[in-house]
Amino acid sequence: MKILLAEDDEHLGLLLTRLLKRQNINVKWAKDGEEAYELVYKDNYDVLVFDWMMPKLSGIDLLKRLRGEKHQGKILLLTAKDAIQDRVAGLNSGADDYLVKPFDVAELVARLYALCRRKEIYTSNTINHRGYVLDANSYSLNYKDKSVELRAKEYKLLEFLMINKGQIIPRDFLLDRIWGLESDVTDNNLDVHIRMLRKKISSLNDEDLITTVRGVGYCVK
Amino acid sequence: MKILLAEDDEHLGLLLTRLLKRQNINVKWAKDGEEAYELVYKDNYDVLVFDWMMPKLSGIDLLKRLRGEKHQGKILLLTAKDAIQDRVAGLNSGADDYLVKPFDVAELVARLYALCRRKEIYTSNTINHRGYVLDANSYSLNYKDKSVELRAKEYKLLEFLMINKGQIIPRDFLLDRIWGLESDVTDNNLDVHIRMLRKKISSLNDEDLITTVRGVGYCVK
DNA sequence: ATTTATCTTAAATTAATCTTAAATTAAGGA
DNA sequence: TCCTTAATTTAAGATTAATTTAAGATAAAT
Repeated sequence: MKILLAEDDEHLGLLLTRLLKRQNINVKWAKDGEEAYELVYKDNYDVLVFDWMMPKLSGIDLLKRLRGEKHQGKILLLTAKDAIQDRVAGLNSGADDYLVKPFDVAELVARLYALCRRKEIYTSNTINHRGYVLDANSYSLNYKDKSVELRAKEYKLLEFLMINKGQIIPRDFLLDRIWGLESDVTDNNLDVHIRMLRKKISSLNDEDLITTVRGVGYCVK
Repeated sequence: MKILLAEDDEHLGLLLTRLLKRQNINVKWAKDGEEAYELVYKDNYDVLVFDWMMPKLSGIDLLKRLRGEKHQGKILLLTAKDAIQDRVAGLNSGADDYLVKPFDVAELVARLYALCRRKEIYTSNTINHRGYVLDANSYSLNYKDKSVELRAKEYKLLEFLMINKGQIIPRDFLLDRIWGLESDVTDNNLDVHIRMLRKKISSLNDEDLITTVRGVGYCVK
């Protein structure tokens, strides 16, 4: 296991680094919030451990910044504060766990392992094209700060077109692919779904991502 | 160390507050059971010390009420009663220790430290999301001061969704995960459990934490 | 063994999505 | 240009999926 520890207290930082190493936990130690922020994106950590009170950038502010940037990492807050409203503030800001100082190293280890165990099954799976991000996990199409949800058929259709971006896909090919070979739906169905997609796409960027090639099919340009 | 002392005897209360403060123990003194109950959730105490006999709400009833609410704090009962059945009753109701009046302050201090040091049987194992706290130890979902108990299947289901928060988990994936691959339960079973979860969640906060993505699955937003 | 709690199933209701048809618009060829 | 064909658009109807309720089955606890 590899963790990033943001802790300004020299003594505690050194001690934790040593004790955790003995438990086979690899610790990268940042001495303040700014340094921790630099390191977060440089490597992949199983858990991020932030002290609440730190110079430059406090643990809670670092937490908020990372969550604002959609960082999904597991974050554990260390705090001397014991007041329940602080705990709630931390958890509401997106912390996954917290530990009140002084704490037992064994407990910290237990919590680190507990956080690690929560493995997510889905790694983010997206198709990116000209600023559009088609997200397979949320069935949504995103552009800058806007987002639209797609329905099952719409998603399948757009996904297929985006995977084969630049290529003209014949209408009957799309019908086979999305509705199945032996399906006997009217081909007008395709038109209707293309229409819905265009409507949603233009709500993001006011442009037409899908080009129609008359007599042949459609294409994502 | 910070403790909450529930003691109706003015003289004893004042005395203990003073003597313990000298030992560096911070004492919050409640003059009856009702007052103590109000204070328990307002702050975090290392140990709760309750006198058995108190007006309004006795120490033993307060103890039972807190344990009924799944409160995990360390509780020490003070009593003039020496009868063995009272002692058993106290411990059976979930008290962690017991001290018979009159007692030596030094002994109280020793027991307080002992309770503090005592390792938690359960390391807190929770998933936190948007103010909700899913507790693996008590199979409960908590929000602010409210709490609901979840049944085994409900818990497994919500835990899986919360671990993968923000991601849409397909129905068949959930069925495999919660009921097992070779299980042949009706998939309507999933609907029923989702329904129960939603009912319980909305009793906490009147909102729907679980989003359905038609034709695909469910997602904790 | 009996009670209690939990899980599962079935059936009815509700809601979302898909499909169709028909009217409209645009493109290409005689 | 006009006619033919293909594509777009709209809205209503059909279909499928999800929700809800309640009752029956199973498992757990006393």
